Amino acid sequence: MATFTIRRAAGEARSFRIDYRGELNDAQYEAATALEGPVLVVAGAGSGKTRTLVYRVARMVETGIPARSIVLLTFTRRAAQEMLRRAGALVGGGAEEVVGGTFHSFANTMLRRYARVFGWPEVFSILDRSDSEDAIGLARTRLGLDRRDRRFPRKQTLASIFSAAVNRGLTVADVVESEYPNLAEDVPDVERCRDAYVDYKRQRNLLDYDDLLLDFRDRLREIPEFAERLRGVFRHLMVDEYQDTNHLQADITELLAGPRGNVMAVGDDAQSIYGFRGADFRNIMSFPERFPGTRVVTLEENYRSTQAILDVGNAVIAAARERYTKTLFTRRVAGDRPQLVPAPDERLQSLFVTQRILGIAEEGVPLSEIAVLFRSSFHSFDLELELARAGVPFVKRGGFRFIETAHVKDVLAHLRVLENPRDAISWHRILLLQEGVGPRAAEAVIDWLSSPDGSLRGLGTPGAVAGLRGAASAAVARLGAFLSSLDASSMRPPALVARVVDEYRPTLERVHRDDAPKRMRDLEQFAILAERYQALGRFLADMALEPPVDAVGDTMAIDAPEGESLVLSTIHSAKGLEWHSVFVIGLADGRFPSAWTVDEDEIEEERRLLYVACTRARENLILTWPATAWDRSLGTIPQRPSRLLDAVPHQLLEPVTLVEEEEEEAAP
DNA sequence: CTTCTCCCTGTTTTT
DNA sequence: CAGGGAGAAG
Repeated sequence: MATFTIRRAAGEARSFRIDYRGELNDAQYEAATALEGPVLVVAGAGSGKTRTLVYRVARMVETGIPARSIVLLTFTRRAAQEMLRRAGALVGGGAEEVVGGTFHSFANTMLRRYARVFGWPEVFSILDRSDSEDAIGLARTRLGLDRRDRRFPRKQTLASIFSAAVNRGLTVADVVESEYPNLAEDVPDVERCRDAYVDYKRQRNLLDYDDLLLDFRDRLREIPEFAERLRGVFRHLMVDEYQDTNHLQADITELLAGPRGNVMAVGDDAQSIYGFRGADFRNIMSFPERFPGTRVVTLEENYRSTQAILDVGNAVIAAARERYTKTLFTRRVAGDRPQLVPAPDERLQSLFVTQRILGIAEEGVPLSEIAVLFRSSFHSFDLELELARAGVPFVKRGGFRFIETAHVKDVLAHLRVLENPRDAISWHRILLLQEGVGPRAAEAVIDWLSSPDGSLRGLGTPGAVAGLRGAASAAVARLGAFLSSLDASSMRPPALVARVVDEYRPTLERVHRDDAPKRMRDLEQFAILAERYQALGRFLADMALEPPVDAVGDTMAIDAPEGESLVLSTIHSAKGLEWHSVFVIGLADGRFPSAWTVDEDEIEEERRLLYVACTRARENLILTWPATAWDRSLGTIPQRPSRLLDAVPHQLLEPVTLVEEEEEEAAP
């Protein structure tokens, strides 16, 4: 069908359904309506950053820009989905086709989508951190670097070194020199190990998290047709949380934007908290240099917090070594001063927090509007016990996730070999689960599988793999027969999970004798997750890249109506969120900042982290610290309040002293 | 070779 | 607090 485009008469005001001028402040309006060219939005905490992005997407859709030509890169898929939902609601639909997700998931999708066109591997598995550590461990063994007479870094350390090198654009030698000076003389071996790891992944079609970004960046850079093609499809790019991007992500942004430069970066240098992952908040400062002609918009009016809370946040960040570009203000009420509560010990901290939460809830604040934030996941262990005792329902975000537990990973490994039979890491994992099979036998089977006569189906024939002993041979044949009976292309993920769990149950009961029932419940959860998926590949990629956010341990949580649970979260996982009342616990030196924090850059990051925590609160902010801590070798040791609080003038905080109730006389 | 047991480590934060 | 590593036994 031919189309004929009627031009608007000159000077005719375009009519939009949405009153952008009326619903946004001046700075937000400018950001939401500048649709061409590079734009940098420096958005303070609570300044309506998400709102601005939502209205910008709506504006684009209303302007007639096809939604599928827009990419919105955010820190989590949930964030992207939420924004697109809101934008869609504003314009009455049409935003669903915006491509949204993380850099990793976008890279994953593009590498797969264009694999056939450019001759890249069409099937690959994604290694999570522990998978990649396992692969590195195998490489280390193979190189004979694990002999006892010689100390050599453990696989976790090696993984950290390799990852830091990739994410910061350094050589292995650079990283060792700056962070592991004690390993200086091992550099050549560490490099050999890295090379072996890289080869191994290549041969087996395996990509770790870093490879997703690295390969995507390199291909965009080295294959001009690829970059051209993507720029033709995706004409408008938005990147949220730009302060937490690393150099690879900045490169990708630049390559996707191309000379046209229709790119908006949104972020806040004061909230950069992923330096440990290679993020460099200076990215945001150098954005205008990378994109000449950048229009810079600063959002400084805070709509979230009371002035009293903001004062504390501003005081925390004012002490930062580097100058920041803005100071937040609000027109909201002054509000009560945030409280600073020293507790004699952790137990009393937990009691105080629990009782105070119940008090706030009694005033009519829903539990889901209250959050407890902490530096490290384990800081909430004691509180979790107390909450359970008091019958307060909660969900926990951050920390060890159930997708990372041994039993869930075991089931995943079965699914992964179905998808990618060359995934030796997963083979290794499931083979070791078989009775009678150790590292040696597993190796033999994997070698056989990758040899000319090896095949999944052949594995089901007893004796196919030479050199296995009776028990091992039978177990391997059984495994082969089982896996051959599954057809990943015709069966849907929930059915596959169900079959694998059935097969795996006896193993689970053997290996985890004491807590098998609890682990089985996790697997039932896992089966439910699979129901949303049609294809195995997509399911596996999502489990690696965007796993469910809830941490393990909520089996302890009391069942609560949807949305009626208190939130416990690491500060990292609280990014971008807000609550009516926020508790920050464990504000003692050694916990927050953590004891590992030594150099100044790290202290600065801890400072930004506390800033993020404080600015999550709308009405109430309560800071607590335990005056003593229990150490199993040292016993009770005194704690000092966090040095990060030194920067906060005393008059900004209301000190609270905890007094224990007198024990009541026994009734006669 | 595999399995079992015991001990030790070491426990940020996440894609 | 558990997961990994080392050492001994089957």
